[in-house]
Amino acid sequence: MRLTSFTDFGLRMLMRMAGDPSRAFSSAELAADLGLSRNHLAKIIQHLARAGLIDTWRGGGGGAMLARSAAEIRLGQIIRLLEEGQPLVECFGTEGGTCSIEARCRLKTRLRSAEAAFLADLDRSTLADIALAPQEKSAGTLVVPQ
Amino acid sequence: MRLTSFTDFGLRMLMRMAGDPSRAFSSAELAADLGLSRNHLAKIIQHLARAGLIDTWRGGGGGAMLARSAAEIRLGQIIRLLEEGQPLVECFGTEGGTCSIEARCRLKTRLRSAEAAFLADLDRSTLADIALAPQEKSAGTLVVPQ
DNA sequence: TGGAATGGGTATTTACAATACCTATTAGCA
DNA sequence: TGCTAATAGGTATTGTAAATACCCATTCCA
Repeated sequence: MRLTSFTDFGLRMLMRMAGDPSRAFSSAELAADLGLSRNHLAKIIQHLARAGLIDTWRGGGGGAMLARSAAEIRLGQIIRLLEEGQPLVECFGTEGGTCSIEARCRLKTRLRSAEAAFLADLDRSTLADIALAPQEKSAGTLVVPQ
Repeated sequence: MRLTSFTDFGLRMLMRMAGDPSRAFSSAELAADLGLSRNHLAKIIQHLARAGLIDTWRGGGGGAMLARSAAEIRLGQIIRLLEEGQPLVECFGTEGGTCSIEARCRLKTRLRSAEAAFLADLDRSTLADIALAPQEKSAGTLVVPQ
């Protein structure tokens, strides 16, 4: 049982944006922040933008920003979106007609139910619950820039 | 969100064995039945045998057979076993120490909870519930062997 | 109008699931 | 009690798709 790194990275990006929802993040900044390639991140941003979860602006001072309040975005919704087209088992896919036991298979129902339970559990939380607060300097310790 | 075909095939094999629990299935028979390569299936059989879910015998007339009643084997247990070493996200793996937000990450808890919900839902059913009855000839129709 | 940012297509790499091959082991039988 | 047939089980190879890199068009701001 595995989520793609596409989803993994997408979630971390959103967590970061949710931690500072009033400003736009450039893909370069997010990439540096998370230690990932800008190009790869850009793909994820596009996907999220197309789905209306974030807004993006080109040009100088552009970037990406949550389109809605983080408290209104449920985690299940995010995962559903990022894992789009990733069937739990092959026969759940668009061309999964190769199963020899199709008609007699009582497994599919159980798997769908379990998948739903997974997402329902995630839907109990919102993006606001996992927002990543801006890096905090440890209190009481003076940080001396070198 | 995806299960490996290793798991997929393993489940179908077990469904088949549960449908006729009193006899041993050779890997060749199961492979032919499910339309898969014998070698691949053998790997799965080995894994299940090592975990004590099935018993195997070598030599002429050998094969594999459920070690316990199908009603005692919960689906979650099977999936946990077959998906062993397949972390939901990279940082759940054995060497997932590369995450830059480790300490501040509030996502992990939610994912673990959702994963548990997934398995718990499956645990509501047993292998007996999805046993694959031996291929049934349509009633009233005489099947003439060629 | 130039620079900075995203959009989005294409090409490449790489990891690992899936498969094939080969050897060791076992049980039945002559 | 050796011989044969069948399976278990290990190792090597292949294939596929995710992950990554690269490039250029487009857009907006200063």
